[in-house]
Amino acid sequence: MSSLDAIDRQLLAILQSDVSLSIEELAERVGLTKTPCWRRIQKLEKSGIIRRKVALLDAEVLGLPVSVFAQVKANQHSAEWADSFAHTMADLPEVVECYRLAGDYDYILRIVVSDVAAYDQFYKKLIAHAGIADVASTFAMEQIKSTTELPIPTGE
Amino acid sequence: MSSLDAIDRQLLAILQSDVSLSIEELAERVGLTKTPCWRRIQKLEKSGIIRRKVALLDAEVLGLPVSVFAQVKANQHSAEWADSFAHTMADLPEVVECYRLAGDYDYILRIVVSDVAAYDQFYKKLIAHAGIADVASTFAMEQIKSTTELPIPTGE
DNA sequence: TCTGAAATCCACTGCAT
DNA sequence: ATGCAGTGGATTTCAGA
Repeated sequence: MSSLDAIDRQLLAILQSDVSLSIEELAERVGLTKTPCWRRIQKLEKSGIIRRKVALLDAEVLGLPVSVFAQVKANQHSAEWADSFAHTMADLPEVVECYRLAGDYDYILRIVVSDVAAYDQFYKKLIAHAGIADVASTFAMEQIKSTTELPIPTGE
Repeated sequence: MSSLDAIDRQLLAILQSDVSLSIEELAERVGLTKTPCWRRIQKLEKSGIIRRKVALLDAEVLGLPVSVFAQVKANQHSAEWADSFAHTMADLPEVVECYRLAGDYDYILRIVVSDVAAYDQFYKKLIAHAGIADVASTFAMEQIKSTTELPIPTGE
């Protein structure tokens, strides 16, 4: 799959900040007419660079103002355990992020909940999973930045 | 602003997973006709529960496979310093998330880069900011989960 | 490849229930 | 409040450069 030119990158930058613009508006911004602009976007979607188009909701308004980072240590490191842990993460809707780490802790999770009590409930669900040796929870006091916009590399 | 009923929550759940569906399709899924469905979505957008509609890009395909968590300690805690740090975070496109913490470290950042060398470059930019006492970097080995879908609370 | 026009589809409005 | 029908504007396709 061929690489991106400057216009593709421009389109991606715009779309990852706002996908509700019309093709016409988009075409204008990148200096194209509607048809080629539309074709490029189709191609970007087919290629998978554009994974999906989603609505971002306001966690505060939804009543979910609390983010907690939980760092997890496993007491075993078999492929089976890792797999079962990954499935557990997928099944817990409060877990919005989970990364396996190279460090002291094995995983870091970000959990989104309504309040401290809800986190405690989540915590109990989490440690119910067999093989978890340690969980260190850190509450976020303030969201300084949170974006889905990736820093698109320039074509050197 | 009045609270959400079951249909609103259903709509939000669908839209935060896919915003490209037609009103007709959406209406069908929640058991409404197009007009009331459209009106509800308008209301959800006006109210701010739907913050924005964006395209999610594939970091791997874009050549950004590396996520790093950086925990930062400040050597001062004035409002001015916090403000200037927040602005720095906003200005660094590699920083996709930044939270102020209640814990040992003052901030946690997730940084998205192409490789280890690129992280080192970022690291130098970061510590150039005055007043940073300590930065602990942890590389993510694997993304287990990363979603923008919030766990929409049920109407009890 | 891009342009421009044609055709089809869908969001949006006004009216009735 | 929901549902239906029509209009305008958008997306998508097609012909030509």
